[in-house]
Amino acid sequence: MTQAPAFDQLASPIQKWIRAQGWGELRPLQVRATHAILGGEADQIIAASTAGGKTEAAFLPLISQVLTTEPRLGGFDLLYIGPLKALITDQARRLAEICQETELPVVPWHGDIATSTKARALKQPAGILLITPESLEALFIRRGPEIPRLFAATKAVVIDELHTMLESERGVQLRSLLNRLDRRVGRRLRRIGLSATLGDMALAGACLHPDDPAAVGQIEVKGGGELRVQLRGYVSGGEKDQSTTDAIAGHLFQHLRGSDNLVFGGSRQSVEIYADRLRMLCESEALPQEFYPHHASLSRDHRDFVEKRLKDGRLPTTAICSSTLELGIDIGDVTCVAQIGAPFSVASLRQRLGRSGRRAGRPAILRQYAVESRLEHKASFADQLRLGLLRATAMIELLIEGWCEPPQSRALHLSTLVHQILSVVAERGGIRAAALYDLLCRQGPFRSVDKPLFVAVLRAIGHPDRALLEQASDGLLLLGRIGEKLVEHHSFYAVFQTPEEFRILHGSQELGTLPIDTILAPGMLLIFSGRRWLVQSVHSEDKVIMVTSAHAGAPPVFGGDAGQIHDRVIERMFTLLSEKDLPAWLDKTATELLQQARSNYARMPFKHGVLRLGKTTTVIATACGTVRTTSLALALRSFGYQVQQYDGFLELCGDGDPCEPLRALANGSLPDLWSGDPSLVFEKFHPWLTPELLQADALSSRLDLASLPETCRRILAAPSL
DNA sequence: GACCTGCTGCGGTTTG
Repeated sequence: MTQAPAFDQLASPIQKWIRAQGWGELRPLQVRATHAILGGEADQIIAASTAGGKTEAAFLPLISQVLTTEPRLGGFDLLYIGPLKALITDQARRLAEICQETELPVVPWHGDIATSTKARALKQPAGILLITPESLEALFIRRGPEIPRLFAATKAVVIDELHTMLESERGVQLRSLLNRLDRRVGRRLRRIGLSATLGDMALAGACLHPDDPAAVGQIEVKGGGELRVQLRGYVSGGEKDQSTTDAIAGHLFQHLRGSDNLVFGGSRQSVEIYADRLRMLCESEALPQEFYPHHASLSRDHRDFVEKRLKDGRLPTTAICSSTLELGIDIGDVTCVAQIGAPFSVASLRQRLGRSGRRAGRPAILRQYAVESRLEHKASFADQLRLGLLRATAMIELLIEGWCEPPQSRALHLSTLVHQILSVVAERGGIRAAALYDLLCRQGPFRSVDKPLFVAVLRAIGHPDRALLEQASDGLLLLGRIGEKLVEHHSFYAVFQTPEEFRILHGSQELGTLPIDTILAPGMLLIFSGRRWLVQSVHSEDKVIMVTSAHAGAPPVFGGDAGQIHDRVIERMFTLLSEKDLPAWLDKTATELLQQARSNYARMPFKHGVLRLGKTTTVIATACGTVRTTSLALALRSFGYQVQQYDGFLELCGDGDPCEPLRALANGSLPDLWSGDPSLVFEKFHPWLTPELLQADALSSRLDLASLPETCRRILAAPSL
């Protein structure tokens, strides 16, 4: 059977639009997507680099399908889910252009959209609805009875930036909402996922269609372009006048000036420091400004300004940014991506690099900067092993090999489960426990939650002290006193936690916000928005900090949490320590630092994976990632040791031979992980769970008790150095 | 030892 050319399968208004674009032909990705979408009913994953035309690949055939279906029923024809408001606004503009010659309305829907627009869309739902997971959540809670009317005729759900929606809290929430949507309209809505960064297409397919992952079609166009990498090493605390910060800023200034670039600073504080240095370098050379900071504490106005400058491409622009510019609206091609300090995951490094070298014939360029401290006489083992440089090197090697972290699927997500329980009860007004379990755990995303665990969660949040839920005499679950309050407030819709923030005002101008846990007092100095400021007053009630311009500054302190490094990254760091090869992309200093780390490691008298340093101090090479290393750290604490954690290593302080607890654990003895009363409240609804449930949740995601014997056996069997 | 994401409905008043 011969297939009609993709173009001929599209509806005529779409063909007209394509001709008006002056496209000679459809791209291979769009041809394949058109055949797959119009030729069957299967879910699809469309994966290609940022500028690969994924949006058109999905929507040209989907809109064609809508236009050629008769009769058109009421309700939205297509549903698009986007993780960012800015992305929704941007995509709505593009889709409105495509739909210009059709009758299809394009409806962006998020917190910044006027209520009148939403009211109109609810009255006459049609066309393409573009919405955030949170606003969809709000529709369920506020407009529960109308859901079938709104989505009865919807042909497909397009999920943009699918990789951010896999096993994250938001991803589980979205999958739960889509499952609830399917149940309400009485059929399964087809799902189309779009992404630039998917490490494992099969795992992503399992997230999209857990009942039949093999049925998910995969349309992938690999970048395959040239990648140029350099890792530059720097040593801080040296005798030279120039600080490493100045040296890196100078190098960035020299190599990035005159083109568009992204510099990922690692933390907002470091973003501010580098933006400040680069601004001063421009000033001292009497050059126009082209380096701008970009992070979430800066005002939307400032961020829009930087994004627009990058996108329009007329003036050379380098954004010094945090992960704000890792995904989101199309900012055009950048010449190079720089990363200061080791990244936390290969996946995010890959996503960042995807912003460079997207035009044909132009390489993607990654400039990695690693700072290590000068080794003093009694340097710590961690400094001697150059762990930051080692991690950056390991991650770049894995990136080049095409690997990135897979989604973690064993997590219970109990905080998100509580959220969805409250949401379903609010939507329905009341529901029986068995029906709730079916909806969320049997059919929905909480499949690792068994019945006894589910009942324990219901009991916890139904306890009179917590009062999220209560049970009527006929058994129906209803919202409790506190549950009612939580669901009523608009802050309920997001499943993730956010700290409260202070607004920073310079006169009447808002510069941005800082987390409330920052310690700031009048008279203190800070660098913010790339400039220096003096704190004039702090108003706790209005959450406002007034500042004036200053000439000298100390950087503000931002809060934060620890990241999770994957086992595979740490394993590669140990390989790097013991082998002899030197990656060609290390500069002279980085090469010296790596060789130094190797010779220092070889000189450390490790007996198997254990190094005794003095009478009470011991270093253990766990050689595994954050989850397993943290599990061992907690276990050893229960044996009375003080434990400090590093990448792939633990430093123990305490009496006795630590090999004894290691042997006991290797033989399967169960430690009391909770003896030191570790904090287990990380997520939004954790405060309403019991200690037992918090422990179960932690064991499913942040800890791995089952791995302990094997971890300890490997440490005890490691070759001695 | 870090970063990011999101947000409704109602009632009263004013204006064309």
